[in-house]
Amino acid sequence: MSAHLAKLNPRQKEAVLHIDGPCLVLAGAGSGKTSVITRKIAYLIEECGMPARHIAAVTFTNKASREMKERVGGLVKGSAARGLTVSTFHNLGLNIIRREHKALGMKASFSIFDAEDARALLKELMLKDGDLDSDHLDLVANQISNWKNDLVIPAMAASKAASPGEAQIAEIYRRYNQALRAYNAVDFDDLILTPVRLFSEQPEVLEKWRRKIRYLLVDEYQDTNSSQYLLVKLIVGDRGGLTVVGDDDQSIYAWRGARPENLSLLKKDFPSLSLIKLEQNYRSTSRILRVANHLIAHNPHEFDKALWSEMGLGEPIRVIRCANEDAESERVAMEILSQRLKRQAKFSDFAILYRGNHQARLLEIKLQAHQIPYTISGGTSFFARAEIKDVMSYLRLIVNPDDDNAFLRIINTPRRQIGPSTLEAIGHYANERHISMFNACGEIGLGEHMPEASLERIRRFHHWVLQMGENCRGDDPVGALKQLVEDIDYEGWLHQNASAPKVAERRMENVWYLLDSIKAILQKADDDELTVEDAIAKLMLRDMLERQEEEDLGDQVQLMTLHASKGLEYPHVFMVGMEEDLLPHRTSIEEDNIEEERRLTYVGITRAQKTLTMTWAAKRKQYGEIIETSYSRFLDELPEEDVVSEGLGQHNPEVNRAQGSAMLGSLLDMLKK
DNA sequence: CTTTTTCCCATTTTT
DNA sequence: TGGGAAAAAG
Repeated sequence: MSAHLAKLNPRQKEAVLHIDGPCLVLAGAGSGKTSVITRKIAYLIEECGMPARHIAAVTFTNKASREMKERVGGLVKGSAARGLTVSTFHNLGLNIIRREHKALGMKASFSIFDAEDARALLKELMLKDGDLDSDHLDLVANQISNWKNDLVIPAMAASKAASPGEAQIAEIYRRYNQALRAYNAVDFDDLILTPVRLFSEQPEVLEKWRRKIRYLLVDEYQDTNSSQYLLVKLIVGDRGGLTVVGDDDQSIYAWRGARPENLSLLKKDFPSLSLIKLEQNYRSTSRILRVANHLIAHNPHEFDKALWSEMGLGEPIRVIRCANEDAESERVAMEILSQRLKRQAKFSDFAILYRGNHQARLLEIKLQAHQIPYTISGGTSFFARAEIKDVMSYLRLIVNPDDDNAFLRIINTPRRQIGPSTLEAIGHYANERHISMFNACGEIGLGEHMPEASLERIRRFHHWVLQMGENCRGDDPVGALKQLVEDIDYEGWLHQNASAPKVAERRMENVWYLLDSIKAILQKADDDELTVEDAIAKLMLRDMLERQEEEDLGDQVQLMTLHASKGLEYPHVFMVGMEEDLLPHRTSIEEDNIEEERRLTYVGITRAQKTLTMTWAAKRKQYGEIIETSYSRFLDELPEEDVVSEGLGQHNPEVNRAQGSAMLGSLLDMLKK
């Protein structure tokens, strides 16, 4: 039929060709799910004659959506892919809100509060409340996010509150939403929730979007939360133009609201659903897949699935018992050095996976000691950097004068001699009049409560921001932004604050990079006319701004958490800390959440292409004292014939105990000397 | 404003 | 136990 199908296996072909009615593709790890999605898009456009602008593909991360865009671009020739929507859930939500802000009764320019902004706002609300100490901040932020993900509005939260404490949080929730509205802002969860509300309440708007999106494809479906699923249902309606791809065995984000049961709910909500399983794996050896299958079989399953591959049997999985965590890290470092030579592999062929970030510390020390190059993924992201947040706050305030958070961040950065007392006066004034702090700065009545000098400084700032806003809306927005950064002498401020001149230079480079990104977004006007507002909103979702991290990937060993490894693959994988209380994590054991931990282990195993090595430490320092550990229960769930144990022989309890006590004796002898 | 001191916590995290 | 962050002190 077409070139798009030639390289696919029968199951994959079936998934691509199935376009009448909703389709669930259960795609095991490494089974080519992205190929299926991208080729299905190509097939819809080129063979079914569906205009690209009526097709939308949704992913969870910017990275995934970027990759998908690229691959579709390589598949679909010429301009046929124009108008295709490939975006994250949040970006799709943002587009809907942006286009429908009138129907929503919102201003065209709104701010997006990231997690940090949201917490700052919550903190303020709770302080005002008085009797809630900010210890609960995490708890409250989490609860509110959970409510939003579960489509619970403040009134419902209040009426369903089971305890006075919960009622109190519900009240904060109400005021938090109210404050967001006053600031003309939405938080990340609102980006999904608001479109859902809009579509539920205004059928004619929904109808409009249904006419636009006629075919929807969703990646990593097991990671959707309730509101995301409802958004999907609303858009698709009963026309069945839906393909979702997911793997229930790789659901590892339940703790942040993901509902893996959405997979099985599909069957109920779309009775005509077709189920297609992709079980052929193109990544790993049979041995690795056998181990993975064997482990995950210990979880209850609604859908049975067994991965297989034609990559050959491969080497057994190695399980290495180490004396303590120090020896474990040392061993991994030595393994990497020797394996690299033996197999003529690159450093970048190795990945070390662990449960918690703190485990990276020791590994880092050992890798450094042996001069092994490495990168740790999951440090402070580009966006969390102070300099980026500062400049972004200037942009946000220019775009949306109601954004008090942005105002507070920059009013005295760099120093403008506007201190706490002045700010308090502004805050009071703004509160009484129900206007934002920035707008209060422009009012005449403000002069009452403060010295002339402070007022003058405030007036200057206010005027300057307005001027900058005008400049940005002129014909050279990027030039205006450069001017802004120079006006405030941000570079000087950075130098003044940095511990070393180098640090300041590096930070300034980040700022220029940010401006370059804005330039790039504005120039890429193949979207409709993009305003500075749109560009800033997109940036808040970290879109367009992450490739920098990927650039400096040299030949380095990769260190990351098991969570962060999902979707990636490496020839040689180490899983460290295979111990009770660590890999089934203690809190998960207490909460009886073993199944998700098992899936996490499964994800780790299936990252490996050729070899997999698991290590565990018999003793581990924990909170200062040395704890006797026991190896992870998951090791007992691996097929014996595919596993070779090392260190003290087996990880089997019997052997272990016998050899362990023998070893203990000799260890004691050694210590005595 | 910077340095010191104290205190608290110790799973996973994208947008 | 040890590291990081907030509070306090200089």
